[in-house]
Amino acid sequence: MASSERNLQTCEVPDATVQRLPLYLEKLKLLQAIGVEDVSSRQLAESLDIKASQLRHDFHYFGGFSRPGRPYRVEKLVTALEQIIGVDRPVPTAIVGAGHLGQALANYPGLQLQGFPIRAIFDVNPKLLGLEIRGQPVRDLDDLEPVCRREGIKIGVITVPASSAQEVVNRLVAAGVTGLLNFAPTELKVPGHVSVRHERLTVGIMALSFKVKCGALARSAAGNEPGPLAGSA
Amino acid sequence: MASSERNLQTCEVPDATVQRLPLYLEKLKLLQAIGVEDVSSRQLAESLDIKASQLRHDFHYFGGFSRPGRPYRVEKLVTALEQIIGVDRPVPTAIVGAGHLGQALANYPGLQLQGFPIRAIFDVNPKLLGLEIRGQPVRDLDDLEPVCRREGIKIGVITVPASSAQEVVNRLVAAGVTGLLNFAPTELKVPGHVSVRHERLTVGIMALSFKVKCGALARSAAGNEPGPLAGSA
DNA sequence: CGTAACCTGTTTACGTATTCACAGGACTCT
DNA sequence: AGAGTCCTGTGAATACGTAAACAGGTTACG
Repeated sequence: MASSERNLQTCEVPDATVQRLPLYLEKLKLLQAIGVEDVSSRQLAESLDIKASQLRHDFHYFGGFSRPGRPYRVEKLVTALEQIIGVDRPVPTAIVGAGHLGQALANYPGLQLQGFPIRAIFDVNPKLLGLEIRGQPVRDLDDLEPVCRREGIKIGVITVPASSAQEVVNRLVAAGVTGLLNFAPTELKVPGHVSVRHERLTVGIMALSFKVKCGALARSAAGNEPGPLAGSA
Repeated sequence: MASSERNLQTCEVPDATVQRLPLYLEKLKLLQAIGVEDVSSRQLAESLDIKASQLRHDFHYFGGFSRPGRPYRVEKLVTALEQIIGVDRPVPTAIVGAGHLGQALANYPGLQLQGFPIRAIFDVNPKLLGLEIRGQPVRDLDDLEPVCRREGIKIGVITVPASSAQEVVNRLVAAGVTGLLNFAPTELKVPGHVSVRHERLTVGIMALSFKVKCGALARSAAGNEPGPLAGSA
């Protein structure tokens, strides 16, 4: 058993690889749902538009998921990846800020499905306090600490205005939250044991805009050649 | 004039640089709003948690924005970056899918502010057709092509279920849209002249989960040392 | 049984991105 | 005027991520 699996708990993994693990898991779950049992690195990689060698290279950080000659077992891979990513058991998650975006996220079934059940929603706006979203009431921000502790909240999703983000973060961290998904367009100061990830809508759309502008220029400059099927920016 | 500015229309820029340009622009606009006129590479870089040398390196692709010895002029930088990114004039944008996420995006003021006015919203659900969001009515998907052409839509935001994403994309592309911001958890086939960017919530939160799990392991393994202030995942 | 087609784990080579180092210009203060 | 400090532009060096190549192992089939 210790022969094939080197260590599922390695943390010295390149960032680029970490960002691909969720893609693998998502696709594998899909395959599992439609009854596929085996999958080769080539099949899986091609469906995600990456090279098979890279996929194997990524998996290699965690030791072998199969043996040479045999394709991967979908079920085994899903289990292993869930454990690696840390969603082998549900990760209690809270949303702070029940504005449009917060509500949209609370309503999004994907979070629950991927292992991040929303166990609390907070806001300061008294008008929202009655609201209930997928079984969770919008709570007053004053109750943040006790509720987070009681529910064992691990990850906080920040959907408050930039001006109040830092204060919310401080309180979440004090309440034991160690992961923050930040949608507010501002940097955050956190202790070293807390991880932050920024999700910036405007960055995405602006990077897209750059590509679009470049594409337009390229086509107006050179004789326009539509080119074959391809995408991704 | 041609001496200092090499070319604001270069497209041979590393992807990593492209992803940072929006960050620069966003921060610079903020500085501009509070009346800051000059900014050095160090100041700007530190506020974004990156190295000053990298910022200069990024700018270097487009030629000089200043002269050695003089810090950058905020206004000049903003203008230049807007032109580079392609938001020197508004980029008409459409949202397809007026569910929770689509509505949240339509309500998000940042898009308009950063140069992406929402000029159309579409959905198939008849119950949503009456709805009006920030002055824009939710339109029937059947009207997609004529409305997109009339409004000169350049970018389409996909917030429909994965199952209908490809069809929507085909229609948008046929209607002249050249940039797609895809929130549906699925790959998209598009012609070569169209750029796609995927925004996947679950990828973000799962990558975060991995970091959190690693942090917890590291702290339980070694004697827990809280470490200095630092973040980002 | 042998061969051909696949497959994974692993190493090596390649390309890209980040960081460092430095050459000069500008401004301030004495 | 001169020294010191801060600044940018630029190229070299380092670190990183990607892609390719290869060394086995497995199965299917004639």
